[in-house]
Amino acid sequence: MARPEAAAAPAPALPAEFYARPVLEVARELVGCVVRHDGCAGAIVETEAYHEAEPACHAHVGLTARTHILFGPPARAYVYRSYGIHALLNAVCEPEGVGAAVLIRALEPLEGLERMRRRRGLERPEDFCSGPGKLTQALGIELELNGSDLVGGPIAIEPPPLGRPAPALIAGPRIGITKAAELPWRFCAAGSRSVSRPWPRRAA
DNA sequence: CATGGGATTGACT
DNA sequence: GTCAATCCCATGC
Repeated sequence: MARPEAAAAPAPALPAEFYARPVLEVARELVGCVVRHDGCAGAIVETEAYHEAEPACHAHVGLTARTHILFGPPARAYVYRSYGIHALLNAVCEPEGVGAAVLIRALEPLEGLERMRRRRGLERPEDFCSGPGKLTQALGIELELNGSDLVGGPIAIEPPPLGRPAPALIAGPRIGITKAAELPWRFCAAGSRSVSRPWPRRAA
């Protein structure tokens, strides 16, 4: 069943079962995976986990118009507006009925660099996707993609490319939150220059 | 229906 | 280091 164009086919997206697991596992394993949208792609170098049981998670307030995506089936995108300006991309995790998601906080640009540069209006690739609001701008991800499928939808997340094994991880507290700020639910690729913020001197 | 608070970024002192 | 921009939506009257 070899398709003639198989050599150029992109890697298959991670299956829904990948996301239907404890959100901390998924947050760790997503580092090194590839996010693809609209001709651009980047390797995830930073994630954060959110779960309804802790107050920093939007789903903590229960089922509302804003959070129903988080409680829905896994492998969907949860995209919301932050500070009235930025769109932030999450992957909904855990079985349907559990409100949890992984925030994609930073990428290392891999493909579509010129398109990213145009959308970001900046020159240096390490500035394209080094933050959760930056990467959605670079990849052209907006609120209309909230609820879209991550398996076969406009946004795809693929396993780490061959020859690019999953990097060593560093864990630390999540960024920019005031509640449950002590939980070490932020995960970064060790040594990456594309993370949103440098690590404090304490290594993990 | 009015209000207040962000899972941020970029510009500025 | 500080701070404003800007809008969705949860909450409370």
